[in-house]
This record gives sequence, C-alpha cells and structure tokens, in this order.
Amino acid sequence: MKKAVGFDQKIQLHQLDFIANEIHRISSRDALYQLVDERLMADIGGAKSRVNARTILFKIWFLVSDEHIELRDRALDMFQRATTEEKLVFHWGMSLLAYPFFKDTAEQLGYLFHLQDEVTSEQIGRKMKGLYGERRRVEVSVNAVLSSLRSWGVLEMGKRNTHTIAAKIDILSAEIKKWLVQVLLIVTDKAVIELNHIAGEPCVFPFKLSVLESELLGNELEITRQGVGRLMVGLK
DNA sequence: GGTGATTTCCCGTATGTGCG
DNA sequence: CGCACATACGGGAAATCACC
Repeated sequence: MKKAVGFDQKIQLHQLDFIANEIHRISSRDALYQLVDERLMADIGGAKSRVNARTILFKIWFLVSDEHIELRDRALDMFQRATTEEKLVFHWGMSLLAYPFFKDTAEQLGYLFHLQDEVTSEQIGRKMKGLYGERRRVEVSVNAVLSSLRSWGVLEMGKRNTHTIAAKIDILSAEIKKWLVQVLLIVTDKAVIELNHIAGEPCVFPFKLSVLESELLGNELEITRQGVGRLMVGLK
C-alpha cells in the first residue's frame, strides 16, 4: 500500500494563524469551514483548491486525533499570548503530528542541513521519492511543503532552487520547550531521547532548542539517568 | 449491515513566472 | 523564444461519515 501524502498545497502562515485564532471562538465545524473558506478566497481562486487547502488546515488544527487533543489544547492556550516566532513553533508541531509526510520532509531536510548549507528541491525530492515511491504526487507535495516553509520564513530560496535555513528561531519559554519535546517524542516514535540530543533532532531543524533538565519538570515528561551524566527524557 | 453524502487524497493538465 | 519549475485547477477515486 502506498503511503499517504496529503500535504499537497502551499499553506501560508496567516492561514494557520487564522484557523488557530478562530478555533477558540467557533466550535461548530460547519461555521468554521465557512469562515476559513471565506478567508481563503483572498489567496486561492478555485473552489476545489480552496477545499484542498482547507482540508489541510483542518487536519492540522481541528480534526486532531484523540491522542493529540491534549497537546492541541495546550498549544491553543499558549497560542494566545505567543510571539510570532512562538506561534510558528505550534504550527510546526501540529503539522508534524498531523502529517507524517510533513514530518518526513522536515526530517530529511534536517539531515541534509546537518551535512550542508544548501539543499535543492531536486535533492529533497529524491529523498522523499525514496521513502514514498516514484510518484508525481510526491514531487508536487515536496514542492508544496518547501514553498509553505518559505512562506513561513523557515527557508529561503537562493539561486537555482537551492534552499537555505533562514535564521534559526530560539525557543526561550520552558512551557513551549516542554510542549515541543513531547511532540518530538511522539513523532519520532521514541520511548526516550537523550537530553542533549534534542537540539540535534532533524525534524526540528528550524529551531534552537536547548533544554535543561529543570525546564522539563512537570506532569508530562519523565527524566531518568543512564550511566554517567546521561539524562534521558520520556513520556510519562 | 446498506447506501448515499461528504471528506480526503491523488492525478493530469493549464497557467504563470523566471531565466538563458 | 524555449525550457524548467511552481502553483492552481477540476475530475475523480477512495475512505469515512450519517442515517436508515
């Protein structure tokens, strides 16, 4: 069976901000559909493509699977008083949770950026086709993710389709670090992760994520020691 | 369960844009 | 202009939902 792709349209930051803001006020799905569709009219002409984009937005923020609802609600709560950069962290995390394709693309980008400063769309396209098969859809969707990331200010495009990381975003708030680490554990499917490996996780490459043990204390995460000075973080 | 409607996902193609 | 690539469009299949 072919792996689902899903994320096949460019999604802009203000569209994500819009839905994250409106979810608070509007609880009815139909009303929110209506509202988002109206908002999308400014960006996308065709009704069908608007529906496609709406599908993606809803999957990220609204139609969240049960096991992620709690994280979603916490994100929404913090979202209200977050800075622009912090809001991006939430969009990023929710996208990772909603779309394995997004997560895999981010991860591959992260790997490539560990090795080099510039990544071409062709290069990442090849990697993703390796994971998802030789399908045109994969090509289109990789471009959709890349151009979304450009519009989010995560990537910049240089000459000849090379992409570079725009300035990395430093995450300062301990609450948000904790949230992202939780997301990280879920999407990477790891039981535990070593504390000082967190910053190097490929799928969070746009962020500077340095965490101290003290910042992760609380009800959600569990910290254990392994050997000398190795701190492991896992979900409780 | 069946079945019709809606949602989600995928595809081929048209159009636009930048570049040699 | 011709080429490559990005983006949007609409058809349609597959999956899921809602209701009987």
